[in-house]
Amino acid sequence: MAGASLPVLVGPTAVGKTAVALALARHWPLEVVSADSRQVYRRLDIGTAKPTRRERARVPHHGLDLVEPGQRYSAGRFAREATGWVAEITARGGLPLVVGGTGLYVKALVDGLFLEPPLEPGRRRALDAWLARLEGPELLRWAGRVDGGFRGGGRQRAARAVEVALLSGRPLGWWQAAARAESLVTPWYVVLTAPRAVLHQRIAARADEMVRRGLIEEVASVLTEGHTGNAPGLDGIGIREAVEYLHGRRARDTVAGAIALNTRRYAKRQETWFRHQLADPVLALDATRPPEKLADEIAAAWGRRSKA
RNA sequence: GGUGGGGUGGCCGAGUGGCUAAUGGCAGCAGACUGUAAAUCUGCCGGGCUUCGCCCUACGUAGGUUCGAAUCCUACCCCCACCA
Repeated sequence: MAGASLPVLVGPTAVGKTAVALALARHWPLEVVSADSRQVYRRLDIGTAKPTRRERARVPHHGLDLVEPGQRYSAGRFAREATGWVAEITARGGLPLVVGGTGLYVKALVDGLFLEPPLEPGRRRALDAWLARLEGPELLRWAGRVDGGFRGGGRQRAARAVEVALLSGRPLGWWQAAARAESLVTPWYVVLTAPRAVLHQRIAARADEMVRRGLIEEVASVLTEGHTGNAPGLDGIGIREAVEYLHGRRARDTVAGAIALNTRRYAKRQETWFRHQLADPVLALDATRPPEKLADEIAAAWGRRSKA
């Protein structure tokens, strides 16, 4: 059953979602529910472009700093926790605004994932370790063997298919069809876009700024905690390039450029996702314009919706 | 001025007579995506079209040899290295 309308602001990285959310807070008693798979990691603030402390003081944020860099987070956990935040915010008379760049997290919250059967942690770890040792093609063969519906998609998704099939006794597709979750909310999507050239400029500027503000030092500090290079929290764009430099695999003056490049590619994937994986937006706004103007328009549209 | 090396599609870079619109890589574009998703993958990529095919234009420039040239020859222009 679909419940109340939930405003959801999406857009590629660096398009200016945070600025618009903050501007919107002048219109609404707003609390931000961040749908961002990287900002959940503590202490990686610069590398994940978290809102600043000041911004967070002005507008309450949920979904930040949830786990240690060595811990894994997930779309399913996000969906559960975010559903809770939305309910709390609403109960205290606030208006939750989902702000996110992580398409899967938004979808998980809004549409619900299938109800995953319990996968016994011990067996899962053992299986993961086994799968990690397989060559790519062999892993894909395994996925095809244990899951007839496996459609490819590389290592990570093959591993997931094998995991579910072997540990639950049913293939992923079966669960997806048989154990559909029902969404509790009706999304009210606002998509922020900008012409590629503009977006690319903003991305480049942001990458430079990250390095200038101490990205490398931040990552170095987290690395001293003893994480391996492939810790979940260190796998984001920006952080990864800093780790490469710190491990001597990249020259320092190439860090910002590499971040910008990888961010451009990521932004493109995000746009594809928002175009095809989410329901049609009620508003698609050109983020080249000032955040205040965009906020005005969003607030006005929301007002019209309420009356209708 | 002399000698040697080199000029290839947006960039890097193979190719050294036909199987080459030209291997690769990068950038770019498009797409997939149900619990690791800033991840993991796929396709396109000189131009045009009636796009499982056809046409046009292409390997510094201009000529030439050849049935056929990015590939061979000549001249010229430019770049690099060394010698003067």
